[in-house]
Amino acid sequence: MNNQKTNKAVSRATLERLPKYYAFLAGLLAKGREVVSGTKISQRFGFDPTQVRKDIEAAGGQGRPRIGFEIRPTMLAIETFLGWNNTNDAVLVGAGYLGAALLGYEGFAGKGLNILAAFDKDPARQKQINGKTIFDMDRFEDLVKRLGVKIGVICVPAKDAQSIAELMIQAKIKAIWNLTPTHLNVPEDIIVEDADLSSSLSILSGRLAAKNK
Amino acid sequence: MNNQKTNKAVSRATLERLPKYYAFLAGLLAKGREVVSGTKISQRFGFDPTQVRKDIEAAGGQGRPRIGFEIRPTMLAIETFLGWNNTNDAVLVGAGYLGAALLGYEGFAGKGLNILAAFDKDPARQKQINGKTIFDMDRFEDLVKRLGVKIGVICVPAKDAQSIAELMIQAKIKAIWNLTPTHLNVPEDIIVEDADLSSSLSILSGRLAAKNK
DNA sequence: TAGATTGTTAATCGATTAACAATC
DNA sequence: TAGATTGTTAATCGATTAACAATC
Repeated sequence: MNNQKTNKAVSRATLERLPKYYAFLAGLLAKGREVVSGTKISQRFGFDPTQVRKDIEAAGGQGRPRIGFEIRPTMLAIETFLGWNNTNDAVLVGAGYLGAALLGYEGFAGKGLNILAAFDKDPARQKQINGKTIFDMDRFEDLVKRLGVKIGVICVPAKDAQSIAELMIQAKIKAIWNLTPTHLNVPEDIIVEDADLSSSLSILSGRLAAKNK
Repeated sequence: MNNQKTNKAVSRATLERLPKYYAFLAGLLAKGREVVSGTKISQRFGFDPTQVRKDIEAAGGQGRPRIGFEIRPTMLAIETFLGWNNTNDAVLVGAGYLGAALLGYEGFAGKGLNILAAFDKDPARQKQINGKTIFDMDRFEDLVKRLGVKIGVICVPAKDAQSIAELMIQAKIKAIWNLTPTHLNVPEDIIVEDADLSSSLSILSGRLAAKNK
């Protein structure tokens, strides 16, 4: 239940790299490979080999000196560590362009996220996308509580994000995937993960601006 | 042209925080405020006050002891530093759900990105979205070279991302905004910025998995 | 066996935070 | 003036990289 293996919190950076290794391993497996060295993985991405070994170790993977890492068990370790084979139900609020894109995307299931339903205050959007019903906001709290959903995805306009976050917390949601540029103020026990395209774009344009200086 | 002010490269973390400050400042300005202290900004986001001062200083902003930062000039400094008022043209490849969402989003203009046109190999998608034409891939290299576009946005399926990146480089594109989970191998002088929703989701589910351990 | 590779400890690097003098 | 706040230098912290013994 609580921290069996003195799990020293793994860094965000590691959590970002593990899925990359996973994809690479999947590719090798498809080609019939069974084993790969950390060095090979590191070369693929331009990372330091030590970092790759540490990341995999943090995920619970184990290699054999002189041999390398067995691909199957390593992939399983990553899946388990990232919670991919322990799918969590989620609800989405805001079925605009981006919300629709997320509802239409099939790939999340393999990463532990199952969007059950969506909500939007605009009646014109209260239809179905990809077999998922978009309900009126009125029904949010009741439905989310009854379903016991613990993850909320926010795709509303920036100015509405904070109030939707508060509504989610009231409905007992514990983790928020925030796709807006708004910084959410939430209690400490709520997990917020920002996936802000605008912020990524700012970094790109900042890097370009720095280069052209 | 080249590094007038010994511009020590600013960290990604700083580039991610600056737009948040900007949004906060815009809000204050709308309320009629003219000045704000770094401390106030830091409290809004739960950051360290020193960090805020350093970030703003890195962006070329300047405060006055005892007074704080004037909002207008600070916003202008951030805009300029991030290249927002120096709009760059871009082309997008892959007009699926996510690509369509990006084409439909109006907010990028204010962040220095102007998507001129899109490309997709699927004839069914070769229409218009939000006034932007979606061309066949055949026309990519010629059109991009003629327009002199330097930024490419990749929204294709993961497996096609690398080959699209190579096509872009061949068409003289210098910066790639990569919205796929694929790690792109490119020459050193090409800027790649990843905006991978899957990766962000992995972090969320990894954090949830760690918490529920 | 010899040598490649892991696992792990130590060193380095960079970013965050603390401290404090300068300033208006 | 007194005190709040900046600008900047120093200390801390954490992540990355280097080094190397253990291992198959």
